[in-house]
This record gives sequence, C-alpha cells and structure tokens, in this order.
Amino acid sequence: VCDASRLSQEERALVLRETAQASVIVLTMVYQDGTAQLNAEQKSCPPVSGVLVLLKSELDAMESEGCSAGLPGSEGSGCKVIFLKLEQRPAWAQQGYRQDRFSKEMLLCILGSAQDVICFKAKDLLCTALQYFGKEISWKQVALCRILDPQIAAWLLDPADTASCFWDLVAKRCKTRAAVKPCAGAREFEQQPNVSGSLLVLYRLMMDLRASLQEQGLWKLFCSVELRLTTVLAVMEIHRIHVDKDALEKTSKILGMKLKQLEQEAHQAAGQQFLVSSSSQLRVVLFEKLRLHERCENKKLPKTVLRQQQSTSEATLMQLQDLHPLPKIILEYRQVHKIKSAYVDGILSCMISPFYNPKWGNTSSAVTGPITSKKPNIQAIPRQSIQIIKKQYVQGKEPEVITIHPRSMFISEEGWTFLAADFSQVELRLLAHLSSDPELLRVFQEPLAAGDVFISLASQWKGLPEGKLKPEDREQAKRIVYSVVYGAGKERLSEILGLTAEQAGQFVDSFLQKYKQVRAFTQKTIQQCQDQGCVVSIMGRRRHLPHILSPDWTLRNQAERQAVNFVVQGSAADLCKMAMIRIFSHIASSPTLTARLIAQIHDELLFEVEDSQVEEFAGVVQTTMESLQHIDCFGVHLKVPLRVMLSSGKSWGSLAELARPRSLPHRL
DNA sequence: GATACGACGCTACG
DNA sequence: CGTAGCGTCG
Repeated sequence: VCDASRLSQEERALVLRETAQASVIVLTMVYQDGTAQLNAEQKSCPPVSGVLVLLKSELDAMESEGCSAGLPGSEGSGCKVIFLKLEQRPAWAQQGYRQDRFSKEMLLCILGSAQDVICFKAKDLLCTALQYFGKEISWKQVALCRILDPQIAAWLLDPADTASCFWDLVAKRCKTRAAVKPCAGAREFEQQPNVSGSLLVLYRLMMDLRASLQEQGLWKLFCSVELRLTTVLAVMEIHRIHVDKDALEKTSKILGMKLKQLEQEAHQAAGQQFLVSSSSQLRVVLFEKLRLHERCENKKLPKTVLRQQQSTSEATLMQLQDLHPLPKIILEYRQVHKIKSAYVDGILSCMISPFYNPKWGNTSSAVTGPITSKKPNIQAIPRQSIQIIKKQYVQGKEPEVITIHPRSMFISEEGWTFLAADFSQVELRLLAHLSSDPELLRVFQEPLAAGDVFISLASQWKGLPEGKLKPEDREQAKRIVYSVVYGAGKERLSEILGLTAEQAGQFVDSFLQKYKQVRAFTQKTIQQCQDQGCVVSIMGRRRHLPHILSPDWTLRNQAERQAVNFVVQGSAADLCKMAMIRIFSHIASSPTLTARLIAQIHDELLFEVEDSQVEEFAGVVQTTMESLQHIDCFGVHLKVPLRVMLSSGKSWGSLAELARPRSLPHRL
C-alpha cells in the first residue's frame, strides 16, 4: 500500500494517469478506528479516515480457474493500492493543502468518469466524497458515475436474503473460493488487517455477482436502474432540509398538555388509574373491568395475531365507542401520542441545527423494491392535519382550536419553492395494464383525465351517475380497490372498512365481478409463480416465493398474496425509480437547472426549486414522468397513460395545485 | 436493583 | 401486503 501523502509531484501525476487508464478500480472507505467498510458491520459509523484505492490495469490474469496463484497478495501483477487521506480540516488550516488537493483530484477522476468502479456500500462512499468536496464541486460532476455495489447486486438476485455483511456475501456468492482463502475460512481471513487483500476479494465477489446477474438477465436492470439510483440517493441524502424547529418545540408542548388532559379523562372514564399507552393494561380495563365485549356479541371483535387475546386496536375501539366514553378517548390519545412521539419529538431528535437529513436506502430489507427512508421515516409523516381542542380554564374564554400539521414544519429555503409531483393512482393504472381488464382500461383511457378516477370507478361499479355519489362511496371504492391490489383478504378489509367480513367479502366479490380480468390476472400471476418459483415486475425485477408450493395452507396463501402484491407494488416502485433517475439526469445535464430532489414518498417526488425556475422545471418533471408510459429499453409499454399531479408551495404542508396547461381536457 | 434486549402491539404512509 | 418507528413488558 502506498500512502498518497508520501508521493512526489511526479509520482502523483503518474498515479493520476494510471487511474484514468485503469481497467478496474476497487474502493473502500477506511475509518479512523482502523476498520473498513468491508469489516463486520458496525452500527455506529466512526469518522472516516480515508479511502483505499486499488487500481487494476490488466483485466484479471487469473482466469485460469482455481489456480493456486490466486492468493491475495501474490496476484499483485498489474495492481496498485493507494491510500487517500480524507481529512476534514478547518478551512483555515493550510498545511497539507497539496495532499488534500491531490485526494480530491483522484476522487474526482474516479467518480467523475464512467469507468468500472467497485465499492461495497457505494452510497456511503458517495455521500462521504460529496461532503468532502463540499462546495468545491457541483454534484453534477459525479452524476454519471455508476459504482458497482455487490450488496445491491446480491439484493437484486434475491431480495428476501436480508442485508448480509461483506464476508457473509463472500461466503454465499463467491464461486471462486480460491481467491478468498488459500486454506483458512473466510472468517479467519476477516480477522487479518489485510485490507488490500480484501479489495481483491471484493473484486472477485463483484465479478461472480456480475456473472450471476448476467445469467439471470438482471444486468441491465442493475446497471441502468439500481446503480444510477445510488447516485441519486446519495445526492438526495447530502441535501439538507430546512425544518421549523421553534414550531416543532411549541407543538411538542401543546401535544404534551393535550396528552395529560386525555390521560386524566381516560382515568376518569375507566374509574381507575392505568397506563393509557399500554395495550395490555387497556385490555384489562376494557374487557375484565368494564366487560364491554359482552355487550356487543353480534359483532366480531378482532383478536391479536399471535395470542388469542382481545385486541385493543383501532378497529375494536371503533366498534366499542358507542358503548362507553373510554374507547373514543383512547383513540384520540393514540392519535395525538403517535404524532407527538414519532413526528414531532422524533424529528426533533434527528435534527442538526435547523436542518435535518433523512437516510435513504434502496437495498437491505426492502423485499418489494421501493426505496425507504429512515431516521426519521419521512414517508410516514401524516398527510392530513389534526385538530386539537385546547381547553381553557380561564372563565369566559372559548376553547381554542389548534391545527397541527407535521408536514408544514418542513419549509423551503429563502428564494426556493417546494414542488411535489404525484403519480396519480400508479398502482391502479398498473393493475389496469397488467390485467388488461377492458372496463378498468376504459376508466383511464377515456378523455376524462381531469376527472377523479375513484369517482368514475365508483359510478361505473355501482351503476350510478357521478353526480349522485356520496363522498363515502368514493372512499369505499378506493379502499376496496387497494385491498385487491395489496392482496388483503376480506377479513383485513372488514377491519379497515369497519364492516363485517361478510359485507366486505361481498364488496370484493362485486368488484371482481365487474372487473373480471382482475381475478384472471391474480390467478395468472399465482400460476406463473408456481411454475417458475418467482414473480417478475414490469422491469424484470424478481421475487422468489418458495412457499407458493407449500402444503401449509396459511403459508401458501400468504405467498399467493405476496406474489400479486409484488407484481403491482414492485412495478410501481420501478416506475418511481425510473422517474427519479430520468429527472436527475435531466437536471445534471442542464447548465441552468438547480432543482434538488428532497424526498420520495412512494409515488410522490418532492423537489426544492429556485423560485424563478418553478414553471420550467414543473414542465420537465411532468413530461419526464408521463413519458414513462413507454420505456423502450425495458420493453415497457403501458396500455394506460400516466398522469402526474403537480403542486407547489413554501411549506410541505401547504402545497397548492399547479395549473397544468398541457393536460387540460380537450373537450369544450 | 438497575438495565439491555427481543417479542409483541399499534399505526402512520402507500 | 410491506415499509419505519414508537411504546410496553418479561
């Protein structure tokens, strides 16, 4: 290993030339405690010390299978390992300036080009690099880089096999064991501090994974979707979102007061003290003390899944709320408590000054394919506001009503605006496409693009004119549709709808009666899964479901639902990922556009856009997203058009719909 | 006697 | 169906 800081000016120039010409570059980050990204997974990420770079000028000399010359270390021909120190030094510290510059030059040379680069957990490296560069380079300069990441490759091969660490992956996926260990086990090798040897193992691993991906026809998906997405996510993660901390703290206090008040009311209603947030204590009060279940034997009360205990879930409490004041109080308590703990205090605890950065992941345990957000989960922040009635004990004052909306705590920077682009009913449109149900297709193909799909669906299904429908009909239609899409059974639907299982079953039946091809699609999907052992999304991503042939009825049924669910949700995830990539590339190649992607909430993309560019960018986003109806390189040709809803505003909580000139109905 | 951790329950989002 | 995350309890 050669330390870049000890190189002379000439040697550095040589290294840069070699880097530009290298056929393969293998990277890993090294932390200050001496561990690397390749070591057993660390929960807390220590500060980064530098990056280890392996330059390989020859395309693998050891292709003669199983040759004992494949020892790490003896394989060094055409290899060079360089250590780049990445020191986060204060701006005023001038010493080491040249080394710092060289590190940056090297990194940019590696990340700015389109060579074969390999790194385990590439997103972390990209984030670190981008932070290291700071404002010296634009993220656009690394927008094209595609780092081959074995973790993502393995996930694509089998999404169910949950995030294994590097050495587990090697043990599982490396066919050429000779490269890993001469005689000892992989585990033993791991103990050695031979990080540069590990880089060669990383290289072998990636080559083997590449072969597997190519065999299974997943290579294109890997390169042009998952890898490109890594860059998108890294850039998104670097961007800080502005949060109104004062408002959050104020809200926290108000919610705290409200919780105390509700707690007292609950105790009063129950006639005893108990821990309101404890479901087991509530169960005792509700069913042993008050014996509410005895008063509603006509209704079936849900039970907890694992034990045959009485559930205290929302569905139960809804049924009981007419019998006693307590259930209603608990429902409100839970709602307020959830908002306070998860979305107010939760966000406060992950904030760094007035900003915060959520973590984004497109791998690990996401079996269905969608990307996920963590710390906090920005995707689960309530869509609608809640009303809090603050009781005033001062005489003569009206009770004060306060509206609380966690999304409005997210505010755009001065001079910038949030732009949200929502794929309207992607999943339903996909269901129409996948099932080719003529009735369902008609809903989307007719020139009623401006109308509400669920209303027309409800009217079509109930045989009533749209004007005669009530809002609850629309809600019901929506819920039934999605329960079919998600593969939920009638029991689950009855809980959601607050009806009996029979009624819910009837709704599902009549839906499937109307849209006959949907049932055919479900059966076709299950059949295909049984034949091939896996189901495939619209862009070719797979999920293996071994239980589809299980003799166990429960397991098999679950696998059947998962199969249908995956095809629809997985395909929706594919489209959203493509949308992110396409828009990202568009911005990157534009000299003027500065818009940044901030968050992805399943089928909604949230951007922060300079005020002056909102209109132009909105057009780009809409065109790009709607053009995904046809993705030629993946053979995607949807039978239904895609529709995008655009809205903008200064806070995420108060977005107003944007006029969309192009999509106005062409009728009178 | 304090405390760490996994199992379980609940519920936001889609 | 499947993400994350908060809470209780043994």
